Amino acid sequence: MSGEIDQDKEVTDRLAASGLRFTPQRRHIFNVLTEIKDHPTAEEVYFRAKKGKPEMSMATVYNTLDVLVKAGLVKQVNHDRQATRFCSNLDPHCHFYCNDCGRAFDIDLKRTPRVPEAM
Amino acid sequence: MSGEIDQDKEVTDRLAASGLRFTPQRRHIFNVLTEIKDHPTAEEVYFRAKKGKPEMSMATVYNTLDVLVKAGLVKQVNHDRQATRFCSNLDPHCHFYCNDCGRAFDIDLKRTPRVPEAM
DNA sequence: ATTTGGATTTAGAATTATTCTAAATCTTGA
DNA sequence: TCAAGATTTAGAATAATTCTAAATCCAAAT
Repeated sequence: MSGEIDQDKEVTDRLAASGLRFTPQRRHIFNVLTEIKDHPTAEEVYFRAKKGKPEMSMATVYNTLDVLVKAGLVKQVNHDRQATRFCSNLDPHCHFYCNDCGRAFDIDLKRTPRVPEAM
Repeated sequence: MSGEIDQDKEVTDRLAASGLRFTPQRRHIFNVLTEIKDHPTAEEVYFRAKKGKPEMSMATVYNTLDVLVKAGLVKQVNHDRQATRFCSNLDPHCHFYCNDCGRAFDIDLKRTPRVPEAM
């Protein structure tokens, strides 16, 4: 819908401002990122991106993530030493890291219940 | 001074609670950590610790840092993907990362001037 | 004091995430 | 259509960290 087209143009312009192109690979990776709910690692992005574009290489994923982060279109989170995680939600928010499953999620501050006095 | 002896005993007890010993190597690494003003990487700790104890190995540094972090005696900071940094200042504080020199410093909130309106 | 089992230390190998490299390919403007 | 520069790719290289196995240390029980 028009919302998506607008965003696409915005990203294109944002990259063009730095002399960078919004290539099919970059577009694909950006789409993958905005579709994933939690914060994927570069490797997770790679596997997902490969489904749509089997020729996709790891180097392109790293390169693209770097480009998107530098353009301010994606945020990068370093929680532990395991692997850097990426996030396309640019609104201010907190992160929740699950020590069991290892994944990271956003916490919507508007919907987060207060910690009870007792704690 | 007695303050140091007390702290030493406290650390010893804290580790003992998990069946861990406050060995000479661990004591040495802990001292190195509390002496460094900024937040050192494991490698920086290693080089400093080697001065006092030349037989010190990297594995012992990593092991000890892990032990101290798990015991809550040291904090671990993951700012970028470069290298994890460690911090013996357990008071709540902010971090300042210098993109030029690559080092990380604490910011004392009580002494931090407000950013001027103009910014 | 001696023994003993577990904790610790060590050097070096292995692993993992990431970056680098160089060649091939694509795009865009002249 | 061409040239120049940007991009993509596979794989090599690097850097931080973890693992491994053998040697050593230590505290508690004998």
